[in-house]
Amino acid sequence: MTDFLPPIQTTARDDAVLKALAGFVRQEALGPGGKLPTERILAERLKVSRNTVREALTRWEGLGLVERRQGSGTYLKTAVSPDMLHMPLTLAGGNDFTGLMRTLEIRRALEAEAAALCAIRAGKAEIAGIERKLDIMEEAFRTRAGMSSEEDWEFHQAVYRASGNPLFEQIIAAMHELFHRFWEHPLGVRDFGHASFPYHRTIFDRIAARDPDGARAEALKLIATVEDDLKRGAANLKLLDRK
Amino acid sequence: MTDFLPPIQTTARDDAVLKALAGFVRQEALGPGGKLPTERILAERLKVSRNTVREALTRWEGLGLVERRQGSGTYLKTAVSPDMLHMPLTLAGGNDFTGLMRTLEIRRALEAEAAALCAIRAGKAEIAGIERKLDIMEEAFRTRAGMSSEEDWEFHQAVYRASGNPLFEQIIAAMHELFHRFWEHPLGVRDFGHASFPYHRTIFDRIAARDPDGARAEALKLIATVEDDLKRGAANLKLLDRK
DNA sequence: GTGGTTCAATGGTCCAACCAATTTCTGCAC
DNA sequence: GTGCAGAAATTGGTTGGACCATTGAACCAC
Repeated sequence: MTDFLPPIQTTARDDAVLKALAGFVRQEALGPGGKLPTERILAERLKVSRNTVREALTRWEGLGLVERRQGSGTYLKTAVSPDMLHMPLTLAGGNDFTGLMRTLEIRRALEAEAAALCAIRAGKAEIAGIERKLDIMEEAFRTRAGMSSEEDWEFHQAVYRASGNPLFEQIIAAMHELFHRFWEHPLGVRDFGHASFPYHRTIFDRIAARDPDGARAEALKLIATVEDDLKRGAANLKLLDRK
Repeated sequence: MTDFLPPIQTTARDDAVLKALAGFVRQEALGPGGKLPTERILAERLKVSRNTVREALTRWEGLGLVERRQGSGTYLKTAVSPDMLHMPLTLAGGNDFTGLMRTLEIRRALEAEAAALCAIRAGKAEIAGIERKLDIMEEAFRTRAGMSSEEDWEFHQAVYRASGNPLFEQIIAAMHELFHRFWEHPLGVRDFGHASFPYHRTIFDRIAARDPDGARAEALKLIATVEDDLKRGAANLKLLDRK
């Protein structure tokens, strides 16, 4: 028998402030870029200290929801709603090889699932949109001798979106930021990412053919090539890193 | 050529405090559960206001790195290092049926991958630990007529940990919070979760047998049963929800 | 030992003031 | 009127000090 006794909480000022603020945002239909009331006004209206307001806003700022500009005001960076769910992820030592491999393992899991779902659920228009991104990417790949990371990313995003589940895009987008630093400094591997190129079209083909398992398989192959590149880069690096 | 010119920052008190604190943690070799210096002491030592210290700690608290206990002190919840990378995710609207199904799709992708990796990488001790959790859960299931959500969760956590990639646990733990609300109010489905019960042992068997594909397959079956339960619950709910 | 009581330590909140960056207003030159 | 420099107001950032609420340990009576 689990007589559930949730711990009572006599104090939750910060959360109360944030809840009120989320309500305000919805009430006023504020979107990204919208300006929040001043800290002083919030403090007065909510009958709390300005200090408490600041702690609450610091929370939102840390979550990337708002941006504070001294002398100007506090602005929304994203859409906020009262029923948001936060999952702050912390990657220890995210700069090294191990951290990258770990994010790749997550990406492998999500990418495969997203591709499969996409093959099931994508509408005709979405499939056409994905193919457009693919064409753009292939064109960029040809004309710029392999430098197509931006277009590459847009292709994948289109697939995530067509999966019908926005969580895929959100999670992978967060990790993409981390990865992006490496595309700039490809670890000494000159043709980083080249090997993955052909699989973009094979993934698309399986999606267009409504073949979930095929799409999943091709996605796995793509990630595998990236992992190989990464390992090669790590091997190169190890020759230099003698400290 | 990227001549790197980091923007000068006349004000970055909070970050400076956190950097100093991260250094302190490493210096003192503080692990999870470790106790940080008092806010007053930090303020004095770092020559900043206690308020500034609090804002910095609020950031870490929001990131889930520390826990503040009034009257007691501030404690580390996870390992922190100076080179951590944060990616806070906020998911909009996760409270309804659709949101739950979406988190389940993420969980399906990650659970399968984690089980497979676990079958490859888990050590003997870790496998023994998983089996212990499994035994506890099965015992709880028998004696409490199916109410074993807490033990169930611990089993899965053990699997995630043994996958060798802490990101799995972090991501799914965040989503678990959301799910937890439903275990309390099982949507009118009296035996919510019962169907998934036998698959816990089959997953473990495949892991112990070092069979990644088998483990993945069993994990997928488990998630499928949860999805079915959820759909049944939604169907029940739809009969009532006539507004 | 058990169960209260006291008391110091610690996080939580509040206030009032000032600093620093930004924006807005003002007034002068043209 | 226009344009622009400087003043003034606005706003987030920081400080110091005070007090409240909770915790935990020491202490005491029984």
